[in-house]
Amino acid sequence: MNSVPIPITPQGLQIACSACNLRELCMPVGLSDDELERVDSLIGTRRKVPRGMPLYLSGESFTSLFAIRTGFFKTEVVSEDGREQVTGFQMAGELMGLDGIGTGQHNCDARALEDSEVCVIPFNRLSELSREIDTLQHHFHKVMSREIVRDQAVMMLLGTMRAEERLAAFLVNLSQRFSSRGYSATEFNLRMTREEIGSYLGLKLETVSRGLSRMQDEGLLTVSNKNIRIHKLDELKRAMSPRC
Amino acid sequence: MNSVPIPITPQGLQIACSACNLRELCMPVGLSDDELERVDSLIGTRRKVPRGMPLYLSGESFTSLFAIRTGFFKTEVVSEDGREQVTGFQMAGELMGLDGIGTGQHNCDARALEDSEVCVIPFNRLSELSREIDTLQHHFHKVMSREIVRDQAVMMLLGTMRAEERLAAFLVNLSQRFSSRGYSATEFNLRMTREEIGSYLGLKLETVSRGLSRMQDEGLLTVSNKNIRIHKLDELKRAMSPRC
DNA sequence: GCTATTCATTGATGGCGATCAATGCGCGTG
DNA sequence: CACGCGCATTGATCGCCATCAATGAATAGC
Repeated sequence: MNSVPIPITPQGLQIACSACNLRELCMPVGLSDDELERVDSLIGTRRKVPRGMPLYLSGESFTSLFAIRTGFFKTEVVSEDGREQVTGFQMAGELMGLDGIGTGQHNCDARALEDSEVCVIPFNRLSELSREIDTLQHHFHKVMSREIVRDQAVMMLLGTMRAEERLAAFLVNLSQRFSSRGYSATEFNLRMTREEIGSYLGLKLETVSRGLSRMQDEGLLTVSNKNIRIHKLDELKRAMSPRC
Repeated sequence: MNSVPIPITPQGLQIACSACNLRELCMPVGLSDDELERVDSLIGTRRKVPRGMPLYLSGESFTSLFAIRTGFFKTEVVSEDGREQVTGFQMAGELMGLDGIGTGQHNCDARALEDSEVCVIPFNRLSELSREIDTLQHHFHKVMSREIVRDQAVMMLLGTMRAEERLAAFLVNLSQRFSSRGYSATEFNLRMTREEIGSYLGLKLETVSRGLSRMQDEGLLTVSNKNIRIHKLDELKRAMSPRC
């Protein structure tokens, strides 16, 4: 469970960024052919991460960012006194590792929740290239900024919402992200356990379970283990607000 | 209370970054004289923000970052359904506005908690210059990354800590930041109300008040309105952890 | 296919912090 | 100085969610 995954880079299977179907998610738009080629060259290797394995661990030295090609991750911070907090769930097209730039060390654990593959982006290469291509520079800054905004939204959730509101917000967020990747907005499989959801939402796993059951009773959705079918997405969205 | 503060830039009082006593806080180290001069030229203007006035509001278009020269700010996000969440308190040497890069619009309100002055850093100038000076580029990336790490620490606080632990963490954090600016680590004045502290910590103002009173009863500190005198900083640090 | 283990559900109970409420204090204003 | 208002403190009560506990279902490993 704690061993380091083996980097695998099957050369024959390399897919250039310019040809990647996640292009709109992790690359800037409006690059010239020349620039595209240079951004392609950024991706040193790919790396497969089997389910349960860490992509990186807190304290490891930071050298690269990671763009998820396939799969699903969680990031988790552990405090000095042993408390664990899931800080996010990441899916295809999203970037991981930004927290390591500041100190040169990763500041959280990133673990695959299903067999996954990431593109390894050496950070000093990205820095160089973003000095030459302003579109890339700006894109990178936007990505970091959006991460900050996302974190602020989580603070709002943890600071002001009640249990079922948090749960509704969580499901709606997942729904939107699946939807924007071409998957169903109303039916999907949770990759994480109730406990991981609870950690992310500042709740205990029993509360998560009860919340889902309650929503099912109310006809908002159907839960069958990790499978979620949302019947009333609009009502679920309303359930994010108090007193409905 | 809601009018826009008047930008004031008394030319005679300009202080170059290279001569600013906050240099170590907001500037990279190891710049050449030439580079220093160019970074100096980044700061377009200064702006005074009287207590209670906004530096920027959510939705306003983003053009500049702001480095605090003097004073104290809070940042606050307001959700669609009207919930308010204080996302941070900022003091001299800290940078504000990073959340606006992603969308081109500010995503939170920044309000002065005391009469303050900020350095206005036009973002496109910063982008240009950081393409030319790698030290500056790297410094900027570090600052953004540290903001993400800070936000993760707040998530941990909101997600896992009980009321008094949160309060202790808050006070210890303030203490450290005052200390690193040359002020006392053990006596300082809170610039924010109990309600603002509560919003930041995910608590009600009564809970904040009770927590402070309790800590006073235990001899950890003395509270007199906004004045805090910490008597046992080490015990306060221990109070951040459960079951002491 | 069977067993072990993790994961999820549901119930009963309790405690922490929210809520409601009243009083007191400090500060800016007239 | 008196007044009003925002801010803070403290008490009493309530409710949401944590905790403790037991059962059941699903998954992995042999």
